[in-house]
Amino acid sequence: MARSTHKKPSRAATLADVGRAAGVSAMAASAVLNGARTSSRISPSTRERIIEAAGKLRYRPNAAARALVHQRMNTIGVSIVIDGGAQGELNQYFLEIFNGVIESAAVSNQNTTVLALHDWQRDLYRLAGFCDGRVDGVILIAPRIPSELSSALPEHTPFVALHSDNPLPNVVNLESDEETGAFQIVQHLISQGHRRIVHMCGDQTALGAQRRIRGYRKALSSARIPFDPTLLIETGFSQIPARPIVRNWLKTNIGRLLPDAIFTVNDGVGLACLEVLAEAGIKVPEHVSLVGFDDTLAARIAVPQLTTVRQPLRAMGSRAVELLLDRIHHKHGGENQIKQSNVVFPTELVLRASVGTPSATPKLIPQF
Amino acid sequence: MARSTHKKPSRAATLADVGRAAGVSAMAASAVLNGARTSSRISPSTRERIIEAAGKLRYRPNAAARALVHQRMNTIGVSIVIDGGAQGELNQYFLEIFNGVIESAAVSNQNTTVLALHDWQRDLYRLAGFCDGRVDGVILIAPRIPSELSSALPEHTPFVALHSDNPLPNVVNLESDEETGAFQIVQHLISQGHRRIVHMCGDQTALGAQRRIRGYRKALSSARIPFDPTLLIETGFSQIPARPIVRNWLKTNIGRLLPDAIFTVNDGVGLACLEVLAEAGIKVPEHVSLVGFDDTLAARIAVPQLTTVRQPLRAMGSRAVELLLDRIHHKHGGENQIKQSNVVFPTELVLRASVGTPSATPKLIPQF
DNA sequence: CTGAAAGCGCTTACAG
DNA sequence: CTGAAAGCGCTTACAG
Repeated sequence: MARSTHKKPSRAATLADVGRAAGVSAMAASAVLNGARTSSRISPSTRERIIEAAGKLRYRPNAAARALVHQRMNTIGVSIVIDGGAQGELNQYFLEIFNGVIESAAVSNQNTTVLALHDWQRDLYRLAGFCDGRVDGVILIAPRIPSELSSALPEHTPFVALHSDNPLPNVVNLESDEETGAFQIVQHLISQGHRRIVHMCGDQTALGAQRRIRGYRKALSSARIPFDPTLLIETGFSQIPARPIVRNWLKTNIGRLLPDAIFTVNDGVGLACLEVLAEAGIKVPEHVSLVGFDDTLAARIAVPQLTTVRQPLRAMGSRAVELLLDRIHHKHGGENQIKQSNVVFPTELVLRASVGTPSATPKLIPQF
Repeated sequence: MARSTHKKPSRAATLADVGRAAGVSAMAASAVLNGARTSSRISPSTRERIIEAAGKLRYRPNAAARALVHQRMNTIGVSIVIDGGAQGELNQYFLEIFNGVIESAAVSNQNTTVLALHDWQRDLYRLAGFCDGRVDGVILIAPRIPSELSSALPEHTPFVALHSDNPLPNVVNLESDEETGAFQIVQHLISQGHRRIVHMCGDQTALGAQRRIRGYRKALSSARIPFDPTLLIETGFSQIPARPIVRNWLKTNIGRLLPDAIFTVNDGVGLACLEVLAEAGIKVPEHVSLVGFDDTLAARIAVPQLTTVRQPLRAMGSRAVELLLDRIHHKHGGENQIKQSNVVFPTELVLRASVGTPSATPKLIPQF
């Protein structure tokens, strides 16, 4: 094999190389370079020679070798399902969380690896495959893993979930008080005089959707507004796929009364509404009020800016890293059971320009 | 040390464990489980026993150990500077590219690790530190590394750059034809009757900004419109920091004539303009036309949607991965020199609603 | 064809 | 206090 002749020029320097260059053993070099206690009695001159040699050779301890000894890669995985089918894409929701993850991981000198899946259930084996030492733990973003499959998650890898659709054994879940958030924003709409409030509700099989619906219904009933199931529209959670659904809903209702307000399951779907309403020449908030959920960039850059419910996504991502690192560090310390299984973050109503008062003259949905 | 007693329960199964359980050597287990040629003559019954044992023990080959042998982590790094100072954040530009990276990496079974820096120059040593075997190569996103420092990039690690601010030795750079893009969009504005065109130009020390300015000036001069340097406003490249700058510019010019159109260095700055103009009660495109650059999500969700120059960011991210993997695989194959140092992607004018025709009655910038 | 040994690069525990 | 050896988990090249 010509392998060695090819490799030499581009191979990274090794501890043995440094030792050789400094005229000491690899171990001595190791002791000096990683500042171990054992380096205490290496003479200053030797130490200097070693450091100089390492510098000249641009020596960097090999991460894989270190990981093998320490059983730690210093890398955390972030697992997410990319939506939108074939042209899948990471979205705003992910981006906000990921910003928090990156930030917190950097503070602890951890790298972050993205483990992109297409479907939680189908790709569970791939997720398990990632738990082979390349990451020390994994943050599951909005996982939907049926309990009966949850045993497929490797036991020796710590997990932390964000917005898990259901409880996962031995996994802390971070969530926010979505029901209260939904309750408050719908109550706000009602306080502005709105009564016929459409809810673009995502996907009713999802826990997050159910919680928003509960909040929505509670707000209605506390104002003695009867719940009208025809005002619940399933849109999914992504902006692009939601667009035709909203458009279709609007077209189906041409000539009928425009609702007073629309509450969308998240800001992305809120934007889809904004776009379709604009197409139809319906103005927000003059003709109809519109509110979102999450407070992602989307809500802030929309025109008009969306009134929404803020979930502290960045903080949640950041906290997820801390909890995960905690579990990683104490993996072998006493009991491996988690203390609490849920951390609930508060939500917050964010008032912006997309909510007005019902127009005096009720408007019909126009042809478009 | 009580280490072993603590570790046992949560330790992942090893090849030796599998061998023991199946009554064979670790090597035999290895041969069967990784489907090596050497497994050819292991009896079917033994092979079955091994596979069964591996399944029962949920055996996964340890990534670090494999990496140590193969000198490959099957992980690529994506290096990026997070903007916005302390509350740094990954932005739309990054997200689009990253989507392409993730997609292409997954196809080749590579993981993707994000290496977040704060400043190219100051954190160069950190970047070098990441080249310690944890990644097989690195994609540099919009690097600004002065030539005299470029030798700090480890030789044994392949790099590919996207929108590098200057040529880096032995690094392929992917870029788009920004100058032509800028030329075309300004020409488009001119064709709609606009003549006084402000350019929010980012940061003139950046290559990308210079190219846009060149395109802008070429378009002006080809229409015999004199270049007015006071119409060039430095805004940086990020939406949030650009906001006060745009606001300040507008306030400074209260009572003066509103320009016909504004061309912004990217969509984020475009949005900042949109917001500030809205504050001042100035309508787009009725009072002033506005165009961006990049065609990120921001441009598509703005209201009105922004006319912009599309850079195929996702495709560029995807291609960067392919080129990087190519370099990684051929690292030891013959010469280690790159063949081409630049790949230029075409840009494309995207017409949307944010451009109109100059209003008949010139408008002054109002008090706000 | 099959098994025992060497080695990837590092660190830790153990003799001198 | 310092050095040689063992070992992390795997694979590959080399004797039987």
